[in-house]
Amino acid sequence: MFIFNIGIFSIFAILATIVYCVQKTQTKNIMSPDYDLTQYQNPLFTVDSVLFTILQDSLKVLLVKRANAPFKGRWGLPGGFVDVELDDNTDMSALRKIKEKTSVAPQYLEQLQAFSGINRDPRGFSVTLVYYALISPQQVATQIDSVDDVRWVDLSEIPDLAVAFDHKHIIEKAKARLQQKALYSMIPVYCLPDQFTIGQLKTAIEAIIAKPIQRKSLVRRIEASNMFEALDEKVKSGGRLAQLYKLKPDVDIVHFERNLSLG
Amino acid sequence: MFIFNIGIFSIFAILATIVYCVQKTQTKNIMSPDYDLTQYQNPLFTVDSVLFTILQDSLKVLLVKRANAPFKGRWGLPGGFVDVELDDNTDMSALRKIKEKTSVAPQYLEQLQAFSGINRDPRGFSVTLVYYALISPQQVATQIDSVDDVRWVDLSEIPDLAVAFDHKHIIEKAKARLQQKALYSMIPVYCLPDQFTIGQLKTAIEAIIAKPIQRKSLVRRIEASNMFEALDEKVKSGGRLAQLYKLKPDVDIVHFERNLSLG
DNA sequence: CCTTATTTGTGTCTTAGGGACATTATTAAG
DNA sequence: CTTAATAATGTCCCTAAGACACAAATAAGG
Repeated sequence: MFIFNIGIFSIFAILATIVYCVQKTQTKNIMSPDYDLTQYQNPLFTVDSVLFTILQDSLKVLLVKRANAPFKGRWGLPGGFVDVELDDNTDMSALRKIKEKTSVAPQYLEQLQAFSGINRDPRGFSVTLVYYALISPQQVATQIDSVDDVRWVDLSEIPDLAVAFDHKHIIEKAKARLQQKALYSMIPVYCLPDQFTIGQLKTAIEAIIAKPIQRKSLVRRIEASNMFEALDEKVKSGGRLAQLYKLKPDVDIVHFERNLSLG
Repeated sequence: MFIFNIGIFSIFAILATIVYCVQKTQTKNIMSPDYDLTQYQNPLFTVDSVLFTILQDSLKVLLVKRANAPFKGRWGLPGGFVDVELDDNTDMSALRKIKEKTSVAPQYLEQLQAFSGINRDPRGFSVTLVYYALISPQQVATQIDSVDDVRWVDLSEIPDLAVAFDHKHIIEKAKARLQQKALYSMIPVYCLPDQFTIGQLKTAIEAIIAKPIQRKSLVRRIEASNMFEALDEKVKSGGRLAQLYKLKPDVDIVHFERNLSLG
């Protein structure tokens, strides 16, 4: 009876102890095959995106009303944590978050840069890897209009808006990169529907770089880049009918050797 | 006796169980002030750097022999985990790691991009934020020569070398970015000592972009950029004495509107 | 001291491609 | 048929890089 008691309870006790110890060492083993990773406090890591479009001839950015702390209720960039189950890499994390908010994939997606620091998140050292993306407004129109926690915000409104984290700064950086890139590439087409006129492209570029450009220069680049093909279709424009163009399938984005001038 | 037995062992058992449970819930509480962060497995996050220099008129990259698994013994980029105690942000992590290997700070440091994926590290989903940096070989010469786990590797050797992780791919990306930037800026000066000749700069640029350039074009850019000042000192060069230049203090790096041609 | 090889520094013409702007072509409205 | 509006194109200008010749300065060798 005594033996039995020792047996039954000690087994229980030992089992519990074993579970605890296994749990501990497992954690240690997973985290430290050779290093002791536990000494490093892995930073908070998120992926955010600055999604741009052209609406009413001006540049807009997609903001989302935050549902959770920190900065609950404020506007911020769409993004969040990586889901290791769903995302093969951070590109897919960015894409997944954008799809959650717009229900479609953007035509253009590129890494901007990481922003990090000890103070940018109240929870501690954090890193956010930021992407910027371009999409045509038509693709998302219905989706956006039906919800009130997602909004296209004009870039001129940003300075006066209360924005979560350092997202205001991030948006400025993304805008600067987009502006620079608009000077030597055709990426602004990704803000347009897949059939577009030269006039629309000119307007989009001017909205992005906030300077007028020469239509002739644009035409020359369309020729030289060989990225586009003219459709046998024209469209009304308030004057002479405008030629429709579209991107050739599977073209690479050409980088011109000269920038458009910033006057 | 029976009671006693129940008492002593069950207390033991219950204690162990309590310890285990407290451990579990504590972990949960720390991680979830508002979200449930535990549902997200935070990815492994590291910071690595591609440090370039010009040595024997050709472009070299600094590699470090890995002291730990994974890829123990292989050459890899200098880098590692963020130390939240020491680093205010990831720039400082990169700088700290470079200093550990070279004992000096590079003249130029810039974020390249993040590389991520489920397969790039055997330990699981990982993200590495990569910086690239330029330094003059004189600054590090003595330090490097005295150790055998740090080495300047010529870029032509990289394809045939066994390199840890996806670092080979990362080096190629960094090289491409450096080449691109050499076409429209003067960053190659950061591979030179702070006093240098036009001939040295020409050689450095040609080593980076792997194409000859026109000396005259370089002279024009030196004039136009207004970044440099001529010292009242000349130096031997195998022919006519060469004018020494240095960067003016606190200048911004000028971005030219046109690229040098790639022939 | 003179010649030659070598590298630096400069002058100048060519070339590529964007800027400016005039002119023509189309379309809708009145 | 006229007018306003936009599209499309032609032409000249301007800037900065490419190409290349040539002069200047230095070291080595005779």
